[in-house]
Amino acid sequence: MAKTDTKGETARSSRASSRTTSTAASRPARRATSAKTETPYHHGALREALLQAAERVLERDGLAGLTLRAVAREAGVSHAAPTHHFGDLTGLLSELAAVGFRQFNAAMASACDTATTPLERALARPKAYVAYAQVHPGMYGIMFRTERLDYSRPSLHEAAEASFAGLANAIGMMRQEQISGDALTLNQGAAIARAWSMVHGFTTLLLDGRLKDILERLPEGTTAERLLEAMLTAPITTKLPM
Amino acid sequence: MAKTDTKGETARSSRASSRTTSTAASRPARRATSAKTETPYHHGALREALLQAAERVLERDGLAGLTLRAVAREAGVSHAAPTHHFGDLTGLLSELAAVGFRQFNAAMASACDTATTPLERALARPKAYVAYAQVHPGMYGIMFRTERLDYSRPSLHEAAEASFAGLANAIGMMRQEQISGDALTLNQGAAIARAWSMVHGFTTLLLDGRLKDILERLPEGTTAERLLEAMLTAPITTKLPM
DNA sequence: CTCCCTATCTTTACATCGTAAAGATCGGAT
DNA sequence: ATCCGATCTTTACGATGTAAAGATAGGGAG
Repeated sequence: MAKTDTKGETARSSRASSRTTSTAASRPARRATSAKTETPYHHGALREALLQAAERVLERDGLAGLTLRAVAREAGVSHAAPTHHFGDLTGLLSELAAVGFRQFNAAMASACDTATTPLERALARPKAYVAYAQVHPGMYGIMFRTERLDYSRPSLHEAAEASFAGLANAIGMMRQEQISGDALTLNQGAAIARAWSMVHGFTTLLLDGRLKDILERLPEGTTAERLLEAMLTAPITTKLPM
Repeated sequence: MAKTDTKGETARSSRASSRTTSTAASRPARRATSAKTETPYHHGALREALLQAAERVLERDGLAGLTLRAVAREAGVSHAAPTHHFGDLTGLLSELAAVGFRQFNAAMASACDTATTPLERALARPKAYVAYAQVHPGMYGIMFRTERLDYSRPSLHEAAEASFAGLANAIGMMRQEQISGDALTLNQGAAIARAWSMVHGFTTLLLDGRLKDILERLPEGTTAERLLEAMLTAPITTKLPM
């Protein structure tokens, strides 16, 4: 009776107890979270270790492979260990998305630094946006897969908010107006929504393979980045963007 | 010893066999798929019944509740019945997405008919696009949740392709060029990508609640539709859309 | 030093899900 | 009438999320 859950899920020793101090060693070699191996043995940095394991699993097996148990397996702990740190699958995904938003913000910021001409400055952010999504498709997928996230978590809320604020600021700067904290005119809101919708929509469609049809019909060897550039700079001939 | 799957999953009689013709009756009242109760008893139109059940489950319980077993339950059949018609969860989702694309195409087509002025004609499609997503958020979610779909299925491929062709045609018509079947200039591709990205991105952000921050800061009572309109018609002051 | 308390991790258990395989049922062709 | 193939049901199994109880430290209070 009850034959479930009885195949060596963790494959760890879990013996050799009986009090011997057992500070280091006897552990299957942690993966050197940072330099110098702070917290070398098991206790201490499980939370971060799990997040890094989750990122690894996500990039290796995609969204479908990103399960609580797979992450625990990757980190070398029991399948219920993540519960104590994240409470929930939603909790883990939310914290991982927060990590993604912080990576994303850093990438956007550094992209703006290297730009020189006004045109380059204007194109740097959109390009960095798409580039991040192409390099980290799994992360981008999580960050905008809202139904599995909990935005009441402060870390996620703050990181995502910073992302939005950076975008709004960039738009405002380009229009040579400062965006006052609270209110927006309709035209300001429209400019922000247009820019964000365009870049986010392009990225989503690109990652979903929806732009393949278009790219194939363009002149030989046109890259997605080139199409993005044209999309942002080409003259608008119809008075309406659509 | 194997105590799984033994709680009345279907709750159907499944007795009373022994040959009595048993054409109609003895069934828990089907939900009247169309008028006059065609195929009143069990056999016959299970495939369509399952698709309708799936749509119902999706609108009631959201994407998370849309499982093979839930659909079977909703349709009043055993949990393995869908397998024979769709093979797979991916199969069911793909066929359901195809239904969605057909609904979507119909909505877009009928929206263009009722427009009179040129401006109305230009705004009809985007508005219908967003409106469909707002009325059928679950369907829209499935249609663009690529990782769970199989585009090699003809029904899905055709319906989605028709959707794209309609969009490309509308853009071409607006630019007063006909889009030749094969090739596209960079500017043509850019125009299509811009329009699609803008509307799709706006829709996605809106459904994910990402535009709430913007909408709240706009003049009192500005709706999403009004923001969309402004986004599509407001003057572009920076020479770059972003 | 000993004892106990709390945070952390492991075990065990269970409901649910997707899917495969074998059994039942029914309509229609031979 | 009988057999066959399509359709549906049963049964079974591995995997997952989650809850609950047991184990294992590390760190104070006495």
